[in-house]
Amino acid sequence: MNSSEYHESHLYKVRHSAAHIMAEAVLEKFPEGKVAIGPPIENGFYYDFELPRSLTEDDLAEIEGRMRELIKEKQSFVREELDAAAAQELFAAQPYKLEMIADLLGADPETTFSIYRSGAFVDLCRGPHVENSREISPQAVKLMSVAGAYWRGDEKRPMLQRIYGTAWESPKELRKHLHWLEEVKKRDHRKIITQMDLISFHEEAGPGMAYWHPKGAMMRKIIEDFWRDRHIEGGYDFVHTPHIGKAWLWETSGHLDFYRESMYAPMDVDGQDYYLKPMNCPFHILIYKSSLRSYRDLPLRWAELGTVYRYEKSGVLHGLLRVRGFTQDDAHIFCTPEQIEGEVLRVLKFSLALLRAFGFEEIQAYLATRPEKAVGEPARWEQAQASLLRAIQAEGIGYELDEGGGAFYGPKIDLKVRDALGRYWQLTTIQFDFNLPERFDMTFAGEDGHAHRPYMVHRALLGSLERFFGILVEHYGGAFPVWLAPEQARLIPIADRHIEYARQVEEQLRQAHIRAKTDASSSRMGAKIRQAKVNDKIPYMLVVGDREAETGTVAVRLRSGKQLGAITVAEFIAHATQAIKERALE
RNA sequence: GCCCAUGUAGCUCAGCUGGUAGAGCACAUUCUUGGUAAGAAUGGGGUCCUCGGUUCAAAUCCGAGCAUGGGCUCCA
Repeated sequence: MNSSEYHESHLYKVRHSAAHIMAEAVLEKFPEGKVAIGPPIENGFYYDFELPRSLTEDDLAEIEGRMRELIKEKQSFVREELDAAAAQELFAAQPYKLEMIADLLGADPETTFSIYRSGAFVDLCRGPHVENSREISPQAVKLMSVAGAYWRGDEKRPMLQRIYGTAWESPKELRKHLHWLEEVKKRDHRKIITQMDLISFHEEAGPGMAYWHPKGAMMRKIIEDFWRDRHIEGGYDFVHTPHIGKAWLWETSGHLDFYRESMYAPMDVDGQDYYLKPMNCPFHILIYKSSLRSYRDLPLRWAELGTVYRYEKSGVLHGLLRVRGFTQDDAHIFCTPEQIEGEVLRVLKFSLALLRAFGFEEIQAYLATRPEKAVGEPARWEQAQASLLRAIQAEGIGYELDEGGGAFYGPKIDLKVRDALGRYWQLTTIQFDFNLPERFDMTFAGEDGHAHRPYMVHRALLGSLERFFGILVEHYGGAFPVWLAPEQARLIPIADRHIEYARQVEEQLRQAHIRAKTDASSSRMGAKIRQAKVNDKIPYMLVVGDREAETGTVAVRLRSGKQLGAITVAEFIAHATQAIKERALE
């Protein structure tokens, strides 16, 4: 269901009406409470309140119970229309409603206001709603959580209490949703990276900074190697740049004006302010400017796995998905106006291929165009936007247009991928920049011998390695495809006398570039298999006992429980090598 | 940064109204050498997040700080 279908659906009305019923129950409990807004959202609804005290879990349970009773009363939702004066009188005790009325009047002094009555509750509301509350299934509504939320999302305005609820057409659908939430919880990358010994965080050394353990670092190495190989094939060159730069650099780039609050405080080096880099672009530009560039040199495609630091507010850090230090898979493309169309298509194709290689098949594009306040010639914006759109259409991927949603310095395409649980994650961003080439006065010598301004495109395909890794973990639930798995095969000796043979096989596998380890613990075979499968999620379990040692074979078991039977070590190497090459899930 | 909640062993958690700590998993040792999802016994391991306060006595109550979580906000 897309967004406009959702807005017209019965479920949308059910959720919207459930929000009203909830407000009714809350006001019954707190008659002096003020109501703000309460819309349907993805999977449910919320309502914001100003209440005399903070709500507790117990309050939620009580409100939820009262909602069920109110629903069963078969309350009718009745729409009425009022003029401004009547509306202001009706909501005289509701300051947030009065503010909304005033705003609506500001937009159109002739506005009439619609209200909905249900039971003892009346709300300023555009609707639509269900006919009566029995259209809401009382057993398909559940209150989920309380959270703080600023009135109108503005941190200078009062903090309200928001109650989130979920509502469905039937109890069965509610159960399905709750089950899905369980699945989301099970795949939480924060849990899995700890359990699988991949990455840790250390509050005593600074929040939002990831520490990659040997197994996590192995995976990162595989991702980086793959990324570099692809970039070589894709016509990129690599650069490496420093982690800090003098204030001059960030003044010139404009970061100190526009981005300062996301930058770490400067450090004093010999009386000069040095800043930790939040972005790589200014450094790449300095390389560009290190010599005169001719149109014959362009396009230049310069890639760097560049580690940047951004000061994220303490409340927004979230596992690997929102950190303060991370490595962008960054690149900048500098080209002539004539080349731009070809370059945009090329980078989009390249990105799609890369994302698909990691197992993301469904990809959505978002094109954001020129906002009100923007730099750069309108003609350049037009050309850039047109080339972005043509590239999307040429690739035949679905897209949405965000008119006026671009950054002030250029239009962009973002790509979102759908994961195994149906969630969309933004990974790739391809952004034009009409600002930095001006600020740094970048030029190239054209055919006419004059200096021209190059086009500049920023692009990060995986986004950041940390965030991408977290998304990969959730997508696969830790059971990575063979090519990514930090340990691809585990040798499981049945008794201690088989350890020596297991180690021999392990060594053969290592020489064949298959990552293998022997479980030489004193556990029984069943426990070793359980460990390898459930905890370590290893693609291949190779059981070796007397029979295998005598015949030079391994008994292969997959994570799925499937048995490949006893095959020779050479046969296994051929099988695994093939699966690695194909990037099979196995 | 803001609101609310949480912070006890490497991990997951218990510890009622204050009387200086427990379980399971993991780890170590020993026994067991087992053919496809947990063999057994014994043992080691804790500044109960930090600082301050109340109290004869604080993991427990209060305050502040830090961190984590659910959100809000921000992401030129």
